[in-house]
Amino acid sequence: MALPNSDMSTESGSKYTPYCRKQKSLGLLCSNFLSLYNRDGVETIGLDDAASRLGVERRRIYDIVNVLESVGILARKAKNRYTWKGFRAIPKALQDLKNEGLKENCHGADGNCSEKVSDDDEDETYSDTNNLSQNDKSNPNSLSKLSVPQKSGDNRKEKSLGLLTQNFVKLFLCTDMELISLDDAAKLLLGDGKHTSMTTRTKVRRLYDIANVLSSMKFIEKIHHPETRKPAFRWLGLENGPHNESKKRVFGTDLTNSTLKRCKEDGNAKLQLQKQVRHQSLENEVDTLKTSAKSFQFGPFAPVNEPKVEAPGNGKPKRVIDWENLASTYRPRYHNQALRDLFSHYTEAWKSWYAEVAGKEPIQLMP
DNA sequence: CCATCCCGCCAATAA
DNA sequence: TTATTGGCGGGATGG
Repeated sequence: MALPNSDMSTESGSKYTPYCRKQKSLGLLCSNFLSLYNRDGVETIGLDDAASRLGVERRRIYDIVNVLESVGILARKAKNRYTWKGFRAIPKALQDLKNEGLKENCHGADGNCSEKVSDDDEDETYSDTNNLSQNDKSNPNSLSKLSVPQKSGDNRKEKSLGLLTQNFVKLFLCTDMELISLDDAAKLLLGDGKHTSMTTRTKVRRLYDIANVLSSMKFIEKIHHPETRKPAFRWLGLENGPHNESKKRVFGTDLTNSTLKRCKEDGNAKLQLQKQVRHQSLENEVDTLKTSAKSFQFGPFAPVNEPKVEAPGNGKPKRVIDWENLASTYRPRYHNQALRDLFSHYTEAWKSWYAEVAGKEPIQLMP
């Protein structure tokens, strides 16, 4: 069980990096993980193999795998083994999460929600924290709170990274909050327990982990609030990224699409939850991507850096990264030889990936 | 300073 | 029991 451990073998001295925390980030690890397994032929993934090939301890693999599974990319198959579902599984997974989230928080008031969700739903009966920090410039009076699936019983599972990830994603999919800070997310996703500063701290730590991997896949993006200096995350969804590959539209008839802005400003509308859900259906996102594939940007290979483009005037910052250049410049810095060898395949994978998504022929890179 | 978040101890769970 | 999983939070890092 002797873990590979960091090899500080001096090799041929050429900048033996003292340490550098960034090269050890979950985000980078996630990128490498995806690069490693998103190749055809990959059907199943062994955790030991992954840990070994990526040069990290087993523990880290669990983190990655749990959040990837939450988004449908992977599925647990057996002990030590996961099934690779691929990006094509994402749209449906997100749809499901969205539906689930919307259903969960309609407790209700009049009539019936005669529907008892498959297995989880809750009774959040607390008028808890409503002092969220300022979120985006939109109407401040339409704050929404997503119910926390939390259900009595299982205490361990409820705190799992996987569930947290799903709930975090639901916040974006089922809420009108456009910008969400991890602090807010933590408050909203707190379970039943009492809100201690420590419990929140811990929650936030997890959210940082999750945010990192979701960011590496370009599901979300970290930005600084326009006015406030507060960092927050914005949902990117399927706008960019390798997601979609062979649009399968398994959800032909969207049920949760528009015409859902019911619960209006009613004098006694107690459920001020989810005022206006985001209508942009996933299908639209996919379509958008499909038609603007030429400007496609990929995530997994993205180094943690960010062009840092300030929004000039209005509208989305739409940053563009010079992938060609990056591809020939960027190299992972893990102190692990195996990984280094492996990286030579990355550009290859990226090439085919790009070709697949863009539907064009692979572009030139690395002369 | 303080926002991030890596590391790995060690407790639940599964085999 | 041993082997897997994976909460959890101390405290290092980087801005």
